[in-house]
Amino acid sequence: MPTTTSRSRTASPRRLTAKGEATRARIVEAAAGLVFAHGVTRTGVEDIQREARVSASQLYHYFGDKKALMRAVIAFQTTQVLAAQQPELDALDSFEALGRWRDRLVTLQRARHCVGGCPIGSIAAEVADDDPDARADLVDGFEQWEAPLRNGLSTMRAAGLLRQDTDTDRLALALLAALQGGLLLTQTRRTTVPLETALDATIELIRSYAI
Amino acid sequence: MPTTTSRSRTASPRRLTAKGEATRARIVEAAAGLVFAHGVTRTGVEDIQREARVSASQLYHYFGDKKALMRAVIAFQTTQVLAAQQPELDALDSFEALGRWRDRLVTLQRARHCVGGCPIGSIAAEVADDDPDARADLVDGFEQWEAPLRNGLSTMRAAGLLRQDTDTDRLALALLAALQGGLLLTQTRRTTVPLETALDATIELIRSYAI
DNA sequence: TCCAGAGTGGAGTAGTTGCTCCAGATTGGC
DNA sequence: GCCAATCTGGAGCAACTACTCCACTCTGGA
Repeated sequence: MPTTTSRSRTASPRRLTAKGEATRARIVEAAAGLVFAHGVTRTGVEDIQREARVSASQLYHYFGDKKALMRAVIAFQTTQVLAAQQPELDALDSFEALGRWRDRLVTLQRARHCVGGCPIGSIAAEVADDDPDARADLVDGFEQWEAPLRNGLSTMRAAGLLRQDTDTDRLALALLAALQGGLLLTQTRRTTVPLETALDATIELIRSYAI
Repeated sequence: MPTTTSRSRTASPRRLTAKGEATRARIVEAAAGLVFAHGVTRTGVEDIQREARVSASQLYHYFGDKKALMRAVIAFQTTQVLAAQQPELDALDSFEALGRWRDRLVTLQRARHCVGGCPIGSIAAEVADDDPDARADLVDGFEQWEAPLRNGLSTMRAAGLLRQDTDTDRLALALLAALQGGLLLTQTRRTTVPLETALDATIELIRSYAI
C-alpha cells in the first residue's frame, strides 16, 4: 500500500520464507492490537515482543525500526477495516444497503462498548504531524476507504436513485468525515449516539437528493 | 470544569499567591502548546519545564502528576477553543452567522497549514480510553462546545428560520461530529477540503429545514 | 549433502521517562 | 518585623525506552 518507500533505517529482508512470513504477520497483528488499545507511543516494542512471542532481534530482523513497524500496522488495519465492511461496502447500491452499512458500524462499536475509536483514525491523530511517511500511508488508507463509498453513491446515481446533478464524491467525503467525528465522540462519551446521529444526518442529506 | 475531583496523587495546593498563579498558568500554557504540537505522550515533563522556564519541583508543586497537568491542559484548551469562536458562537442566530462560523474555522485551519487537528479532539483520541478522569473532562469540554451550537440552532427555530419540528439538538451534535471528522481528515490530507465539505454538508442539511 | 542465507535467542546499552527529596529564597497575614 | 506557608532550584533515581550485537540454529535450493 505505501506510496513512498523511503525507509528510515535498514530495509527489511526482501525474500521471506513461509516461516518468516508467518512470524512477520504475527508481529504486525500483535502490534496492531496493542496500538488499537493503547495508541502508538504507549505501545512499547517490548510489549509487542511479548504479545507476538518473539525476541527483539526477530522484530528488528523484519522491521528497520518502530516507525517502519507502525507503517505496516497502518497497512494491516486498512485491509482489516475494509474486510470488516466488505459485504456492505462492495454492494452499496441502494438506500437499504447504505442503512445496513450504517447498522454494521454502530453494532460493531456497541459490541466494543465504545472503547477504541477508528483503527486508522486514532493512529492518524497521533502520528500525522510526526511521521511524513506514515501520514502518506494514512492518506492512502482513507482513500481506499472513501473509494467504495464514492463508487456506491455514483452507482446509485447511475441507477436513477439519485438526481443526475448530485455531487456524489462530495457526499462520500462528508460520510467519511461524519464517521470519523462520530467515532471520536462515541469513544469519548461512551455512547453510540454521536456515531448514529452523525451517520444518520449525512444519510438524510443524501436522501434529499433522491428522486 | 472537572466534574469529578478524584486526584491521582497529592492534591495541588489550595491557596495560591499571585506569583504562584502566574507560574501555574505559565506551566499549563506551555504544556498546552507542546501537547497540541506533539501529543500527550510525546510531550515530556522535561520539555514542559524548559518551555515554561520552571524546575521539576515547581511543576510538581502545582500538579500532582503528569495526568493532573494534562487535565488542566484539557480545561485550558476548552476555554481557548471557545474563546477563539466566541463572537460567532455567541450569536449563532442566522444562516449568515452559521456561515461566518464555518469560515472562521476553515480560515484558522488554513492559517495553520492544516497542521494539528482539534486541540480537544486530538487529546481525546489519545487518552479517552486510558484516563477515566481525563475522559470525563473531555466529555465536559465537548459539551461546552456543543451547547452554544444547540442554543444557536434552537434560537433560529424560535425566530422562525427553521421549521418548528426541527430536532436542533440532533443537528448540533451532527455539526460537532462533522467538525471533528473534518479536522482529522484535513490534518491527515493537509487540505481544508475535508473540513469544508463536512461542515458544508451538515449546514446544507440544516438549510433543508429552513422555512 | 552441503552451505549461504534466513531465522532465532537473549544479554546488554545508552538515552529518556516521570518523579522525589531537601535545602533555601520569597511572600503575605498577623 | 515575625513566622508559617508558599515558592523555587537542582541534584538524583529507578524504571523504562528503542535498539544493538553476536552467537547460534534452521531451511531450502543446487
